[in-house]
This record gives sequence, structure tokens and C-alpha cells, in this order.
Amino acid sequence: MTTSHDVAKLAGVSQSTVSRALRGLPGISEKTRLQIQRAAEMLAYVPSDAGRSLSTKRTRVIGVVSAELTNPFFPELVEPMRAEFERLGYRMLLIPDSSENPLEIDRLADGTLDGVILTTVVLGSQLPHRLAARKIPFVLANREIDGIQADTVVLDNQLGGKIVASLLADLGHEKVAAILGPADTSVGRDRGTGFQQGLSERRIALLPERVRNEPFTYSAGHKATIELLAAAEPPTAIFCGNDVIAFGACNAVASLGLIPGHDITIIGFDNIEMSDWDLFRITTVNGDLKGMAENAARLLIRRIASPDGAPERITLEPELILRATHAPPLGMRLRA
Amino acid sequence: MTTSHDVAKLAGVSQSTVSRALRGLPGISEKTRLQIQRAAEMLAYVPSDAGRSLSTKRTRVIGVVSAELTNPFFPELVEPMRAEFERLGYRMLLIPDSSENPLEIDRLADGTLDGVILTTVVLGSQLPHRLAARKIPFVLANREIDGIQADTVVLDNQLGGKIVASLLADLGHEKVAAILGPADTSVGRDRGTGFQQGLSERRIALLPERVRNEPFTYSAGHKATIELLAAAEPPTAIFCGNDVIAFGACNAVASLGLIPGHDITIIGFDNIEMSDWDLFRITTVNGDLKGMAENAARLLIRRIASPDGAPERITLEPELILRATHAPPLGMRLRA
DNA sequence: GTGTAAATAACATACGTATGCAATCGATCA
DNA sequence: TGATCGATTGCATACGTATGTTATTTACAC
Repeated sequence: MTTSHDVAKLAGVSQSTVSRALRGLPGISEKTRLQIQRAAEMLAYVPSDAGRSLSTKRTRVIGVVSAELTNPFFPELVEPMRAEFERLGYRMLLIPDSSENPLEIDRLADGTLDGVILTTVVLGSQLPHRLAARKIPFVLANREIDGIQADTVVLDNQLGGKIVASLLADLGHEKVAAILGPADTSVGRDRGTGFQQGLSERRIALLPERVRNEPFTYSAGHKATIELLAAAEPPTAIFCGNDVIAFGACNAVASLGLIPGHDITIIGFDNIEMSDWDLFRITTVNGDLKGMAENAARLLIRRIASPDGAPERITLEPELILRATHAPPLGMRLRA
Repeated sequence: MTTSHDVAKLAGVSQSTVSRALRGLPGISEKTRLQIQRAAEMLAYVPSDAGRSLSTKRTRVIGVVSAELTNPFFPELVEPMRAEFERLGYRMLLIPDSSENPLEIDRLADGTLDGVILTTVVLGSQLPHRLAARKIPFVLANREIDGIQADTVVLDNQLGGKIVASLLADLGHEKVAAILGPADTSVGRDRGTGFQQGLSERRIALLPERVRNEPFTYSAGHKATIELLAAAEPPTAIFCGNDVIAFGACNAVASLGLIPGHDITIIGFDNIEMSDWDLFRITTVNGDLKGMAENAARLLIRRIASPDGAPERITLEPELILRATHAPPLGMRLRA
């Protein structure tokens, strides 16, 4: 591996001059700068990241803590983050954090990371506090934690839940079910309370046996839907905590020979790309994942630049996306 | 940030002793080792990655070059890689490489990476040669390049294409179409030639106007299917270069009011998780992505350990997965 | 030709860890 | 008791870059 010393020798200058010249710092004559650039090119010199990191104490690497990428939700959040970090001159290290394999703080604190984005954190997690204690810049994306001062980007999930409740009420549904996300995530909780609140404003009951808290996965959505529809009095509409659960619900409904948007109403949340596929066309709430990702990235970079200063909180607005999986309850239409 | 020097001072020993003690090297008495461990714990010491990298010239970071993660193919390849690298004590850095934003070699050669996995490389790419020139260990996963000596893990794509041809022939299809992948990828090419070869062995013609080379995306599959079915004499079966294209095809078919597996046969390739969803149940060829990922990871780690030695080539066997999107041509069934 | 200031380049050191080699300590054996 | 050996530990330095400080060169005015 060729170093700046090699370049210096070839160009007949000192190592420090090479360092300054190649980074375009002032105080180097054009003539020597050209000489050095030529030498660097000849040797295919690339500055050592480790050396630079050690010297500058910055790595230009961001850690993004997320769950399995095979859950189609995460790529839609992670990909625009990667793009935004790329633009900002940072690289992205993916760090898994699952309940089976919980993340240890030391994996984040070895100085590899200039900052961290948390996307999967549960309500009681100690991770944010530990990061704060070690003064590692971080931001919460798509999650919030009670009682912590930290940069945060979230959707107004409660409002989103309310919007769905209104829609179902307007359509005339009375037997309503919900497959919310896990109760220990802010997303699962807030979408649930918003939904519940919205329903009760419209005097619609949400029976406990029609409410589930499940992981944000296809299979959980599938299974829960089968079970909900097996009840003596099955619901006419199911609100899903996110689109991935809704995919499971739609597939489960299809496997029973029913058609979403005709026999039963299925509402998703997040508006990930797949929800617009012809076979789904899921009525959902736009979660603006791209906006969330980009804001989170920018917030983190700003926080790295100025570690002190009041934490910022960005709340994005949900928006109802009407597609093909909502309709008035079947009984009502038959009566008409 | 606390360093090994801080720990040394607190424990009353030298820095080198700290280094050896915490890594469990021999030549340290149990007594001092315990002292040092206690001190390290008190100070929440985590070794600096940059310092270690600089000294050892290894980073324990692997770069994985892939396309957009929002294409559901990649997470299924990348996720098991991440898991395997995790097991092997390495971390994974995702590096995008798209045709719009081509990857420069310097991004891989700054010493950040102990090795690289290439998953998206096109046939004429210079990247493998450049990596070889800089002596950066790498392996090709799911791709091969002609005329390069390198560790490679691939599926026998040609055989896979042949298997599909046999299936279609057995079912009695004569008007057959193919939406292959890009012609400049080994995967697109080999699945295509295998398919073509298999068909001609069964004396079935594959008309040029019924063959497309498209990117491995949902929208490409969707569009191409619409166009193929608009022909005067539409095909009765479409072989898709991978499952993602097949998703596009299935959705396109559905948007025309047809049912895959009834009105038309759609065959995918790779057997990614989604292909088993109730709404798809795509008949496909198992690409053993997990096996590919794990083998690639292990091969790379072995190559890092011993940079010289003959490159290894692992070929995985394709396997037909019969599900719901294949059937004899409609005309034949009507006649019967 | 001399003096001065500015421009340019070199020198020296810090960053944190790993490791070859020297030094020290204690114990064992003759 | 002294020599020797093995077990521990310390010392010194390398890794590659960045940067504060000092030295040198250049340009300019007188």
C-alpha cells in the first residue's frame, strides 16, 4: 500500500506538504501541487482511512441500527438514508438489532462511528441513554422514546391512526379490528391510540378481542387475520399497523377466497412501494419514509457538527392514500 | 474517549500489558489480568478501531457492492451475508453501485475494507481486475466474469434455464416468451441460453419478438409483460429472468383481468421469500440465495487469510419449485 | 544591495494499538 | 549461595495522516 510518504519521496517534498496539497489546503504553490498530484496518480495513492481517522478522530461512517432487511419496510427507510449520507460524504454501516440478538453498546462505541441512527428501538431501550452517556451523536428515526432529549424524526402516528378511524367510520364500518404493531414501540402504540381515539369520537367500539399487537411482519399479519376472520362475528374492516402486516392480511384474505376491498376492508400504513402493486393496491397512510430518512440523516450530520444545542424534533404529516382495499361493509351494500 | 493508556495508568501497569491482557494473550499473570479487566470496566474502555486498524492493517470490515436495496432481491442475498460475517467476526459496509452512479475503485481501496463481495458486476466490468491489481481480496457472488481468476459462487443458471424449458415443454406450451435479465450480466445471459437450449432440444421455437432483455425490476417486468401480451398472437407462457420480474409480470397479468396459472403461465427464478406469498405462489427455480451468501462470505474470509492459492469456484444446484403459476396452455385445456 | 514581510515548505509530534525485544523478578537446581 | 531458566512486565517503535510551529525561500520596496 502506498502512503503519503511514498508520494512525498517521489515528488521530492515532505509528507506534510503532500497531505496539504492533496486536500487543497492553501499555502501550497500551484507548481508543487501539480507535481504532487502527478506523483500521487502515478502511485495510485489513496489516503489510508485508518490513519486519517486516528488523526482527525472522525471516521465519516454512520451506523444505522435496524432489524432484518428482508422485511420490506426497512430497505425503504434505509436506502434513502444511504443515498443522503452518500451526498453528505458519509458511509453507512448496517448494524442489526433483533430481539434474539440484542445489540451491545460496545459495538457502537469503538470509535468506528461518527454517529448512529436508531430505527428499531423499543420504548424501554437503554441504548439511547447509553449513547448519550458516551457522547455519541445519534438520532431516532421512526421511533421515539419517552423521557429522553434527543433529535427525533417521526410521523404524527397518532394523527395517522385517527385518519384511518375517520375513513372507516365514514364508510360505515362498525365491526372493526386492528392488527397493531408491538406495544413496546412508539409506532405501534401511537397508531393504536390514535385509531382508538378516532373511533370513540365516532362512537364506534373497538372490542379487545379484535385488537392484536403483533410484530411488523408478513407472517404475523397473515396469521392474525386468519384468526380474526375465524370469529363468530368477524370484522368488516381491519386496520393494519403497517403495510407489511397489511400484505399478510391481504394474502390471508385471498387464501380464504375473499377479495380485499370487496368482501373486507384492509388498511395499511407507511405507503411503501409495494403497496401500490396491482395485486395489492392497498389503501394506506403515507409515512413519508424518504422524508424521514433524509431528515434523520441531515439532523445527525448537523448534530455531529455541533454536539451541543437543543435537540430538534421533526414531525412529518401523514396523508391518506386511497386505493383499492377499502369499501363500505358488505352487509350495508347488500341492503342498499 | 478512554484509551488503553488510561486503563494502564489506573491498573498501574504499562499500556502494552493492557493490550495483551485484554486480548487474552499468554504471558500475563491472572492477578494482573483481573486488575486490568477491572480497570477497563470501570473506565468503560473500548479499544479504538482506528488505532487497531492502523497497527494491524486489518479492519474487519467487508464491503458488499450491490444495487438498490429496495429491489427485494438484494436483501435476501445481503441479509444472510451480514449474518454470516457477523458470525465470522466481521462487519459489513454496504456500497452502492448503479449504472447512474458507478462505483469508483478508490472507494474500495482506501484500506477501510479487508475484502469485497461483488454482487452486481456486469460482464465487461473493470472492477474485478482493478481489485486484483491492488491485491484486495474479493469474491464474486451471483455473478461471474469471463477471463478472470477469482473466487466465485454462482448458481448453475444455465441448468436452471433448461429446467424451466423442460417444464414448459412438458406442459405443452408452444408460444413461449422470455423476459430475461440484462444481457450484460452472467445471470441474465446464462439463464437465457439455458432456456433457449432447453427449448430447442424439445423443438420449440423461441421467437425473437418474444424475448426481452430487461433490468431485474418490478416495473420492467410489468411493462414488458403488457407489451408481450398485446401482440397479435400472445404467448401462453412467460419465463422471467428472476422473481422480481415475475412479480411485475403477475401484477401486469392481473391488471389485464387474467389469472396467472390459469390463463397464462408465469415462471420466476430465485425463489425469494415473497414468491411464496398466497397472492403470488409463483412457480420458480430455487436460487439458494442463503447458500450463495454464506458460501461467498466464507470464501472471502478464507481468501483474506491466505491471499495466494488457487481461486475456488462453487456452483450451486438449481431446483424447480412447483407452485401455482404454471399450467398447460389454455387452448389445450379447452380442447380437452 | 539590503531589509522586511509574505508565501511556501519542512519539521516534529499527536492520534491509539500492537508487538519485537530487553529487563526484571522469582524460583529452581547444583 | 550463585547461576540459570522461565515467567512476567516494561520499553520502544511502527502504523499513516493531520496540523501547529519553525525554517526557508521569494518578492518587493527602499
